Amino acid sequence: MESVFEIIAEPNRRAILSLLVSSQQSVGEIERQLRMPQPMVSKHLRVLRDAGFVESTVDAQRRLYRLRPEPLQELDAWLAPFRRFWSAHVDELERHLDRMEEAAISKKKTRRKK
Amino acid sequence: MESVFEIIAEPNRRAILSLLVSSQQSVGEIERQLRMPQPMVSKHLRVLRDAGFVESTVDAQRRLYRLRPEPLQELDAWLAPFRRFWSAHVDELERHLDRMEEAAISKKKTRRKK
DNA sequence: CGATTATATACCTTGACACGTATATACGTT
DNA sequence: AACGTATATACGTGTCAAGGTATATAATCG
Repeated sequence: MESVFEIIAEPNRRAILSLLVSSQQSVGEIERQLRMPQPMVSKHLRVLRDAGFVESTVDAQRRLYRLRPEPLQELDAWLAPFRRFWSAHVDELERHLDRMEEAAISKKKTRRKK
Repeated sequence: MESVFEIIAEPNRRAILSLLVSSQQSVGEIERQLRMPQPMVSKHLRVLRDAGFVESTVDAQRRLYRLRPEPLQELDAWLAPFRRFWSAHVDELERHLDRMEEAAISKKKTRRKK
């Protein structure tokens, strides 16, 4: 498996992660909310744990799983250069729209500003 | 294939995307820089194109591929809730470290501030 | 201790996809 | 038209991981 990217390629794992954003959950709670067979939940949690996405603590027979930030931060870091790229694009689009706007203004002389 | 996540799960595809951040490239240029057999490059580009990650224009026999922002923005959007989560965590960590720092200060009374 | 609840693991099957090799298409040059 | 370069596609193969079912481990309660 290895990479962060392969881990989150699996939809059910993403669903689990999204569940855990709000608060920690037991296996059973995840099972019920996602309507997923228990062994599947456990297996995906195992993968997520091995990859450092989640950690667990024991509460009697239950295990409570919660998020760990690092792997998703890694993802975020990978995105950084692309973010720079597309913000340039957005700027360009905005300039384009501004020019459109200006053209519209100079046609019919009534318009809101900014 | 479908999802953005599955597309970027493949390391060679991520490599291609990273190459294209700086500027558009022909298939041959990608092939050389990544030392990857040409059919493989073409196939990955096909996948990337179908998923909207790249677009191409024709330049004689060459095809120039360049990035498109949307799919990666989608990824970025997915990350948003988690970002909120881990910034909370960082805050917590900082508070913790501040407390450590303060303790250290009150022990040996000489210390830089902030 | 036996029964019940909660979770983890083992084993099997199946399908998807990444890769390699071969070939097709397209454009350009002589 | 023949040839070379650039890129795309077709096909066969192997691997790997997701899902299902069954069973194991662990803790709680009677």
